[in-house]
Amino acid sequence: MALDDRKKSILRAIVEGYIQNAEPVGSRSIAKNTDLNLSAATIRNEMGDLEEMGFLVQPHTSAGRIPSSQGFRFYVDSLMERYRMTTGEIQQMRSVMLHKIRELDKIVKDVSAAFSGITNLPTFGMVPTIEYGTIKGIKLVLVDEKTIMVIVSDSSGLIKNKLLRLRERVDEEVLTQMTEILNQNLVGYTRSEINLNRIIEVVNALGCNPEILSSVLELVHEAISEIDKREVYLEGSTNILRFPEYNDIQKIKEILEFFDNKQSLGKLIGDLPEMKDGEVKVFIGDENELPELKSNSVVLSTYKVGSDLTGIIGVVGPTRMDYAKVVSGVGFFSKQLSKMLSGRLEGAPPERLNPNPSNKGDESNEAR
Amino acid sequence: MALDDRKKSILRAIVEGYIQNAEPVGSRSIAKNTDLNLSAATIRNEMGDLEEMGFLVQPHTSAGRIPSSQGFRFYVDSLMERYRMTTGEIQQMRSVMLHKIRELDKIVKDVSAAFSGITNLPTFGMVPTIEYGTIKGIKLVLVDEKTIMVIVSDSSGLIKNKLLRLRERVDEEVLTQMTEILNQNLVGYTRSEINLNRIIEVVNALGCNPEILSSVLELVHEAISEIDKREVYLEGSTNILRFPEYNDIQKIKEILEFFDNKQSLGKLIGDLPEMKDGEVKVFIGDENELPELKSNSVVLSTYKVGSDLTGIIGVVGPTRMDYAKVVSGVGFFSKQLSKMLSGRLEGAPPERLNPNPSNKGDESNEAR
DNA sequence: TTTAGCACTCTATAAGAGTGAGTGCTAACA
DNA sequence: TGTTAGCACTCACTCTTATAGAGTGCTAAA
Repeated sequence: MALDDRKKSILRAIVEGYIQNAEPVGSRSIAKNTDLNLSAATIRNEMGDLEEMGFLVQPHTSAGRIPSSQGFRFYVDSLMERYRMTTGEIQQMRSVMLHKIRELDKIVKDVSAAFSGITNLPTFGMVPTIEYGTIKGIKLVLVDEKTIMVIVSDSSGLIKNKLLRLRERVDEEVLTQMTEILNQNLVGYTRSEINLNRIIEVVNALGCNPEILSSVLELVHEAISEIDKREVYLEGSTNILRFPEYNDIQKIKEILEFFDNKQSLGKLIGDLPEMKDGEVKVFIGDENELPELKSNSVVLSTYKVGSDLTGIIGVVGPTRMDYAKVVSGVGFFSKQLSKMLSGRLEGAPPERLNPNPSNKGDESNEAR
Repeated sequence: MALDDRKKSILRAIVEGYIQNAEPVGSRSIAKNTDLNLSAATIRNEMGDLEEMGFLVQPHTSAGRIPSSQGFRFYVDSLMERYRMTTGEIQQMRSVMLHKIRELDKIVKDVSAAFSGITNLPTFGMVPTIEYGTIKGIKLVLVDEKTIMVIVSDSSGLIKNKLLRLRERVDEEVLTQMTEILNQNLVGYTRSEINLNRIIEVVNALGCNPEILSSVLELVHEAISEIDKREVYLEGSTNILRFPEYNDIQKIKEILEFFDNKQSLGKLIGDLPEMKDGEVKVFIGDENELPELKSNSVVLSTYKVGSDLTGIIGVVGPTRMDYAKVVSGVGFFSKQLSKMLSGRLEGAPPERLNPNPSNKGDESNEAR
């Protein structure tokens, strides 16, 4: 039995009704609130069919129906109308991103937070990593008489820095020398090639000031490993409490503890299949691998940094979420992020560098 | 009527019983579980007295007693035995701090997280600030062809850095020149003296490459303001869910939203009275100014960075918390932090710089 | 001053009755 | 053949009532 138009309309009505009220939808309310001009009895018959086909489930005999995962899936794939964001909403989202043209991880974190504020859903973001990026440069800067900053940049454009406080003063010359040594020995290697052993080798090979050098090398190693770490940000996790489906303390505990443990989110992201550019993926209820998410849905998309790297941004919410709106939102944000970040790293000018250009940019006589 | 020894013993028994079980304590259980050798009736009489004196309250006529804020206060001030941490616990806390000898804010954040893991309580930490620190130095580093890092250090030893990605390549010479200008114009001033106006002045005074310069100056300003911001970290907030007093969704929402909004925590900290070195302060229930904390307790202490700066670390929990243990823990951690951080900034050697010295330190022929 | 005894209070839990939303089925209708 | 009206039935939810149990306060005796 295929889904005829009437069944589709009824299914859509049920899904949307359930999304709105978080309560099982009965035949009568559909008869009333749609323009199908059918009696409740007819709709009941259709609902019976839809349930048999697996699109609906009934919590108990005398309740209305709620969509199954399959029902939501069909809705998302075939019934949902593309939500067109209002200019107001677009404005709001844009304004969030304008000021954030700094370190990559901060951007992702801030954008996640902002997005969470807009959708009222917990939002996660992940900074991209590549397996085989190579070290591009290492700088040692004397910040203070006894403080060194180690800055490592890699071929993908990511930059990490670490502070090192020493017991004794360091000579600027020693630093320059050390910088040279480091660059000679480490630049061009992939990050995975630079493990502690390799670094110890470098120490051994050179007799010079081993105390400082070994500390520095340790930091360099730390910075390199941090580039590799797939840092995951989760913002607005308490938003989940707004939903009536989380009216049970046990459930709240479970999901918040799940959120607290960011490794698990990393796992979610790690298992992701390939995605096309700009694609928005939806995982509904038990489609999720992780048991903690079986009664939630995840909507996510990727964004590009430069031409190779892909990061991820997405939201987690109850299966009953406003997919149309959320999918548009996630799509919009990932596209904006791509634009913002790829533009930057490839050299195209970001949309606006100064938050307040009329104050300063105008006075410049050289800037284009 | 003063508190005689017997009343004290009974009060202590009630407080400790309530701390353990989160349930009103009845006369019978005290008669049984203490070695007072008194009948329940006698204890009932005493409890009546204690209630009259304001140390106990009764949720309803046929329930046991629970300590009032005043009761807890008396317990904390006079009855509580100093908890001596086991060597195991000390080990555990120490080990947490060993690896963390990096940027100040990271240290505080990580230590808070670790402490929260140990106490199972939400833990907050605040990095110190001083009003009148002056700018000590500004460095501009060319990290990448088009990426500049701005590093600002201030007289208190705090360091902030920012990344700036440009559209065009920058010359190393230009940077050097710019660094000079910046240092000439900004070093020695207090942070509050350096507002955007002053910075714009600098731009105007110098014609050179205003686009980059203005971006850089903006970042410098941002970094300076960030030093000023009293950054508050809160870790392990979901620990609060472990307590049976949070068995009400409304309460959970309230406290988690309170935690989410870090400004409010900042307020808590801002209103703090002067504290002696190493002192641990306890705010019980309605002793707290903030309405959201009226049914919670806060235990906090200060730590020193260098000789002037004081930061704060503490925990939030239900009034019924194990004060003895928590007070020791907070005291221990704040002392350790002081040792670690003041040692560092004053030049005394940190306890251990390399996590694994046997591997490298031993091979050095110069290090002491 | 302490204790045993007892009536009393109040919560928490369970059981029972009533209500209402919603269904499934049947039979009549277009 | 598809649609609709009608009706009995189911089940969650709410409200009420009964019961058990923990703990108290008071009184009178030791």
